[in-house]
This record gives sequence, C-alpha cells and structure tokens, in this order.
Amino acid sequence: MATIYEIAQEVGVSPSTVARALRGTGYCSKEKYDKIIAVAKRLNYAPSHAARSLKSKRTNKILFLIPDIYNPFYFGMIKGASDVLDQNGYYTILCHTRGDKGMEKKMLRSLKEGYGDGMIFVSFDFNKENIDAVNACALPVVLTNNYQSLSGNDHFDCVYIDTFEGIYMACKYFISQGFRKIGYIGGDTTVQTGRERFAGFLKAMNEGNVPVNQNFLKEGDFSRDSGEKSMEEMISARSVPEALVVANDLMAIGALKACKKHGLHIPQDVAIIGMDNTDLATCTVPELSSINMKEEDIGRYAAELLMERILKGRKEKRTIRLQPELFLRGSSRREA
Amino acid sequence: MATIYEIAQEVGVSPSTVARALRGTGYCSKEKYDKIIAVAKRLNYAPSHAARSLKSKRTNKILFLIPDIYNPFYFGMIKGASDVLDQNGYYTILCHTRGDKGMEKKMLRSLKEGYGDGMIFVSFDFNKENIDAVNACALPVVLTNNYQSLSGNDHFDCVYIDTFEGIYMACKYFISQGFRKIGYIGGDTTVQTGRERFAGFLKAMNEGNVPVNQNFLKEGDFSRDSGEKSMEEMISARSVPEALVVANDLMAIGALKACKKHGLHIPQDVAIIGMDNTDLATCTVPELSSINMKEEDIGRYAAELLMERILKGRKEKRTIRLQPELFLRGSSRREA
DNA sequence: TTGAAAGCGCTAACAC
DNA sequence: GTGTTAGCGCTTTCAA
Repeated sequence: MATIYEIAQEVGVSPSTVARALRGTGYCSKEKYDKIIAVAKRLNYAPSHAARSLKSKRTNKILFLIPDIYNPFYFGMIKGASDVLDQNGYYTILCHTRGDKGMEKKMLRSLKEGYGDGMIFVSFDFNKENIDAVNACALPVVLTNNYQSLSGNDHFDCVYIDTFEGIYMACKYFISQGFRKIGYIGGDTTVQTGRERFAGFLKAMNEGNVPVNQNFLKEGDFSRDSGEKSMEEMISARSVPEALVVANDLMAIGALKACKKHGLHIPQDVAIIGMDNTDLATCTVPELSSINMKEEDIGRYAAELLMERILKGRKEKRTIRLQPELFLRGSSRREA
Repeated sequence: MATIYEIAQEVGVSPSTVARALRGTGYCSKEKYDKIIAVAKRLNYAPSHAARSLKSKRTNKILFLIPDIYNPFYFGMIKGASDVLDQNGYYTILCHTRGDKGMEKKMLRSLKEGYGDGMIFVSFDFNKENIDAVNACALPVVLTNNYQSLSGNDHFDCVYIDTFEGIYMACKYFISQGFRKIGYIGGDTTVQTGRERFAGFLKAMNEGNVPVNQNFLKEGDFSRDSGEKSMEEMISARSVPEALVVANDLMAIGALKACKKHGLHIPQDVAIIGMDNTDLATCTVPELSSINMKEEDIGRYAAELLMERILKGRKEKRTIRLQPELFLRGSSRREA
C-alpha cells in the first residue's frame, strides 16, 4: 500500500506537505493540493491505521463484547449503542465472546493494547477475575450489569436493568391473579444473572405468602432446549405448576413447546411469563407475556457514558439503573 | 500505559533486552528475564497494538461484516468462521453494517487501512460499487455470495449456497405434491439475493408447466412484518394460494401468523415452505418446513479460504459452491 | 507556504 | 547475552 512518502516523491513535495493536504489541515497551495490528491487516488492510498493511532493514541473504535449472539436480547442493545456511537464518529466493533472467560480476557487484553478506545462489556457473569482485568485497563469500560468491587477502586461505569425487579413483578402478577402453584425456570444461581432473578422470585413468593414448591423449580442455561427439558421434567414427574415464571424468553418458548407437545393448554393449564420481551415473544401462539428489559436504552446509555469519558474526560464513576416493564399477552391470562 | 523503555529503565537494561524477554524470543539471562517480567507486571504493561502492527504489518484480526444482526441466519455463519479463525490464532471482529452501503464502504476502508488482516464480507447486494471497493483492498476478502466482475480482475474469493437451487427445490416439491396454486413471497428483485431466488421459483413453475398467478406474487424485505403484510394483502384481495414459497424464514413466519389470524389453517388451507432453516422454524406451530442453507459451512469455508491466502499465500481466486437441502416439517404437508 | 526533523512504541539486524 | 540503531508510516512542531 502506498505511503505519503511515495506520494511526496511522485508529486515532488515533502511528506509533510502531503500529510497536510491529505488531512486537509494546515497550509497547502491549491495547485499542489490538487496534484497530491490526484496522485493519492491513483496510487490507491489509504493512511495506515496503525501508524496513525500509534501517533494519535486514538482508534475511533469501541469494542462491544456480547456473550451470546443467538439471543435476540442483545440486538437492541447493539442498535442503541451503535446509534450513539455513529453520531459521535465512533465505530462499533462487535466481539462475540460466547460467555467464555478466556475470550473475554483476550478482548480486554486487546482493549488494553489499544485496539479500541473503550469498551461496552456485556457478560453473564461479572466476578473478581474479569473485573480485575477491567480495572487493569486504563481505557474506559461500561458494564451492562451492576457491579462494585470490594476495594471500591473501580474505574468503570455501569448501566443496568433491575432483573431482580423484573422477575419480582412477574411473580407478583401471578400471585395477584390468584395463582398459588407457581413455578420458576431460572439460570445458574452461581452466576450473577441467575442469582438475582431467582432472588426476585423468592421475594415475591415470600411477600405473597405463597409456599415455594421445590418440584416447580428448575435450572436451565437460558437456551430454548433447557427450557423445554425443564418443562418435560416437571411433566413427566407429574408436578406441573399452574403458573410459570421463566428467566428469559428462549427458555419460556422451550417450556411452551413442551407443554403443547404434551397437550397442556397455555394459559389455561399453565400460564407463562418470560423475560426479555424479544421478537420471539410474538412468534408463538399464544403470544408470550414477557418483561421488557429496555435493551435499546441500555445500549444507548452505555454508549453515552463512554462518550462522556472519552470526549468530555469525565473521571468519576457513574451508574445508571433502569426499570423493567411487564408486557402482558396471551400466555399469562387466567382465562383465555 | 507503560512501555518497554520504562521497563528497561526500571530494570537497568536496554529496551531490546526487554523486548526479547517479553516476547520470549532471543537471548536473555534467567536473572534479567525474571526481573523484567516482574516489573512489566507491576507496571501493568501491555504491548501497543498500534506499534506492533505498524512494524509487523499484521493484526491477527479478521473483520466479519454482517448486514442484519436480527436475522439468525448469520449466527451459524459467525460460529463456523470463528471456530476456524480461533484455531489459527485469529480474532473475529464483527461489524454490523445494517446492509448500509456507506457502512460497508467505511469498514472496507478500515480494512484497507490495515485494521484487520482480511475480511469476510456478507451483504444483501454485491454490485459494482462495493466490489470495486473490495478490489481496491490489497488484503484478502471472501464474499458469501457468488460474484464475478466483468473485468475478471477480481482478487477475492467466494463461498456461497445456491439460493436459486433452494427456492427451485421448494417449488418443485409443491408441484410434485400436486399443488397448482403456488405463491411466492420474495425480496427486492433489483438486488442479487432477491433476483436469484425469484428466478428459482420461475424456473420450477415453468418446468412444471404451472401458470404463474401475479396475484400470488409479493415482494417483501426479508423482515417478518413484510411477510405478514404480503399475506394480509393476498387475504384481503381474496386471492390466496394453496402453497406458498417464501424467500426466508422471517417472512414465512410473518405469513404464517397472518394466515392464523384470519383463520386459515396451515398446511390444510395454505402450505408454506420458508428458507434458511433457522431456529425460528421450529418455534412455530406447526413447525415450518424450510431450506437448510448450510450457514455454518459457509462460515467455515470462508474462514478457510482466508487462512489459505494469509497463511499459505495463495494468490488465485477460489470459489466454493454449496448445495441447499429441503427440511420438511408440518407446515408443508398436503394433509396434516 | 513549505520542508526538516523528531518521535509515537515496537522489532530485528547487527555489532559488541 | 546484551546494547545500538534504524526503521515501520504518520503527525506535528519549528524553522526557513
């Protein structure tokens, strides 16, 4: 690839004049400018990203880590963030981590090496390990969950939706509708996302004085298959709840399919509420009630926090908390 | 961020010794090595990506352009490619173009500037404009469609699935089942993907001597809404085909929903075959028949072609063509 | 208005 | 084994 030196030689000027002309900054006579541009074009010139960012310390790129690209929940987040970043002349660079800690570390390393100017970090599980890696970066990072180190020395921001509250709302709704046999399909409770949601369920059940039946409790992995499997287990054990709170739409759809397969009617036999309110929720029959997790807002705020740090030089930590919303559709009505 | 110079100073050696130690290449006494590593750690050292790639001309990153992140069809492609790239020590960097030509051009520019070492380029529409931009890059690019410039001077590779063949198969199947009133919901026929698919439909109809009814032909934009709208139009015009070939799953699901809404039974009143065979196909009731587009294979081959160019220095153009497969499910049976 | 020169941080050839 | 040195391609003073 051509460099400014080759262009300079061709045109018969100095490299700095070429640089000035190309960047449109500083003085350059019209005549030489035109020549330079012409030659640059002919030589198919493109400035070296590496050289430029080595010098300028900026890449104009933001790394966006997503743990699961199969989950439509993250799409809205990407959209929200991209919109803001685009407006500010930043590129959104997506990295699919598959929730893999090693991959996350690798990408954090890339950030630290200056592959991008900042990061939006989405993960199933923030813990000491990956947060330490975040704190080891001088560059700004925004988490899409709430997190606070024990040390209190964090230099990242957070924007998150209260998932605890979301599940709590769903469960409360069932209780208010008079349901007593309420089940829950959640995620791994040793990781943050799973833990919080389950806590929301328990709190609502407690407050409503509804006994928790262990047979109605299942743990999946947020995949559709695991939702289906969990429901199958309850069905074959002949302990099927009348209402089911599910920690995401994918698992809810799995559960719904299992019910249908075994002749259980939704919502008459089993009422279901999912979580995330993705497009999938309206693909099913009946349509799935779900909790809107404001993913686009999360993305937008995350990008804005990043821009504040980068463009305005903010230094203090900021945390933004969003409220979920319950969307009722056909799957959760007491009578259909 | 610390540099090798600061480490060198701290330890009391030269920068090159530090470089050698850190890279684990070349000579360095155990004693100094240990010291250097310790100081590097303490100073939270990370090599500058910019400096390194300026020098080495390599980034170890592959840019992967996807036009629509809402379409699950691309996920498999990403997975297939990532697997291969991972194995070869390359990072997959995703860029969501939203099918926007400007965005595509921007990312091609980034590639040309050396932001990555190669690109997998997925687009709805390859045309002179973006292909010229591809050819202007010295770095290897793989398209996931077939394309050949008039000039014949292309230096990119292609791996694609024969979408023409896919739609042709679907339509043929309906004809073989005795259907005569066959409809088609496709995409914009001014762009490649839409054009090819429609051609497949026409060929099958011609070969089967089945007349094409204009009222059964609709054009959508590959979104669910457009599929729903197209079907609604046919229903309100009271011209509903008995069998419907749809150019992707999303539109097929839209059409299916519209049918249900208006009391039409699938497949008794309208039999449907979609295309892409995404996870969505098994979310519906009845499950959607669809054409498997081997997306994971496409991704894998694309990555392999890239690695051949980068690692083995291949120079000649290669094109790989894959065959689609028809997956029959409940939505297309003559009787259910 | 233009050019010379230093330097961003790293690598690698070469000298010691 | 270790240090010196010369770039990689660009930006940015500063002097002419």
